[in-house]
Formats: sequence, C-alpha cells, structure tokens
Amino acid sequence: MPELPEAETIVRGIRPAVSQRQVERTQVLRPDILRVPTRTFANQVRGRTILTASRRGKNVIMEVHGGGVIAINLGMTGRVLTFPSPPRGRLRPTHPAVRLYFDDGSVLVFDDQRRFGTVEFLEADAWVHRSSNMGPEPLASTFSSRQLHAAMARSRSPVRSWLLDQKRIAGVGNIYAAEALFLAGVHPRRPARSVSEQEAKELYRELRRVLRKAIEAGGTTIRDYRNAAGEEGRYARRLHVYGRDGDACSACGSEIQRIVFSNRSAFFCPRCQPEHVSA
DNA sequence: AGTGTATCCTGCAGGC
DNA sequence: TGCCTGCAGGATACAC
Repeated sequence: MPELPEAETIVRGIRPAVSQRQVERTQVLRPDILRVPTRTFANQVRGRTILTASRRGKNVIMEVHGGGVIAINLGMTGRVLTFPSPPRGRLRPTHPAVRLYFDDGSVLVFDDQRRFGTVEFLEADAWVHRSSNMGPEPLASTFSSRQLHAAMARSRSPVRSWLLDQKRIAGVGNIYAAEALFLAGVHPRRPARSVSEQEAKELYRELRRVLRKAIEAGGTTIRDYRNAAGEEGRYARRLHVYGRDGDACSACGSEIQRIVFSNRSAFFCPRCQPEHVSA
C-alpha cells in the first residue's frame, strides 16, 4: 500500500481540512469498501464531528468527538482526497468509493481503484483493541533497537516478512522494508533471529531514517499514490533497490537482484546484502 | 511457526 | 492494433 510515509503525508494533508468539521452526509459508491451495510455506516458516522486526523501504522485515522474513529486502510491504491467543494472537471477522483460531506460544504473522498482498502467506524474500545493488535510505531521515541532485536530474536521468519507483519511492527511495507534492509546490509531472506545485535542497530537506524526521509519527500509514488491534494510523492527517485532489479547498486555497482518469496518481490544487492554471513 | 497459494479487484506494461 | 501474461505500496484465509 501506501505505507507509513504515505499515510503520514495524507494525514498531514487532511488534518486542517477535517478538524472540527461535522459529517453532514455520507455517500457510498462502492459498498465493498465498508465492513458493514451502507445504512449502518451512514448511521454510525452522520452527525459526528472530527477532532483531528492521526495515523496508526498504514492507517489514516479520523478521531471524532465523544470517542470513536473513522479508520481508513488504504489498501494498494487507496487515496484520501479533500476538496473545498464537490470536485468536478479533471481534478475529479477517478475511482470514488466513499464520500464524506462536511458542514462547511467541503468533501472528503476515499478513492480506490482496486478496492482493497476499507473505511470503517470504530467505537473507542474497538479501536483500542484493534490498535493493541498492531506492533509498535517504528518512529515512536519509545521504540528502541534493543526492542527490535529482542522481538526479531524470537522469529525464524525471513526478516523481510517479519518487517511486513503489522502485528510485529506497524507501517512498514514492501518498499521501505527493501530500502531499510539494503541500507543496513541485511539480506531480505535471512531469518529474523539471525540478525545480530549490531545489525539490528543498523536496521533500526536505517529504517527510521528512510521512513523520515520519505515523509519529508511526501512519500513514494510508483503509480497510484497521491497525497490529500492529489499530488505525487517525490521519494521514488531516491529508492536504492525497490523496483531496481537489473540496475547497478549505488554502493558497489553489482546488479540489483529480484527474488520472490512469500508471494512478494524482494529486491537486494547480492554483494552489499550477503545471504550467508560467516561468523 | 512458517510457507506457498489463492483471493479480493483494476489496469498497465511487455511480448508476440 | 490486439491478445495474453505477469505484475502491482496490502491483508487474509487456507492447507500443509
């Protein structure tokens, strides 16, 4: 999906537009985006006033007065777009799925070409429960490399799969997992528990760095991602390995490789990220 | 516990 | 030009 930096960019973009806005009306063009019947969703959301927008992992959260949240999972192609008034012309969303009409005449549109995304309303306790099943935020000040190392030490799973598991760490997807592993010099298929304390330290540092840099660049647009204003992210040209198989490694000149495991492509430099490390 | 496979869905690029 | 295959920032369910 849009991963953590893309969700963060969206949240920053919509925050001024949705804060203190009351949802006057909802319009569901694609009911499969919801997890409840359209009528139920309308009743859950209508009349609610948004406090602010925030992010948890890859999810865009709109907190409402009195507790509860509208949670948006962006899936692969989800966009959250805000407009001062109903959009028309060429700026119109291409695959609108859900619209929230606010009391000031502005509109929030969840647009999703492939419709893997979801929009749901969760009461406060349900949201707390949902969030508690997600791993720590990698950019949180309370998240440490020791914590990362200790958690990885318990898993035989390939480190790339480990990073993609939202229950283990929140917000990391295929792009930033690939980039962080490259920058840390760790082969994506190595068992998580084979990652040494020193390597975990590197991985921790590079993961946080790459996520921060990507946020600064407004995220990565491969094809579909757009921010709340419909603009592309600028991080794509900074990618070292993701989608760059066949290119020369920026560090050593070796050819970047693409392999597939767990049904996802993994990109790495065979020289900078040896699979088998000698002790 | 972990893997591979399939599924949800649309659209694009590349090969022929 | 068109047809076909493979592939895509995600998540989940299943059999093994």
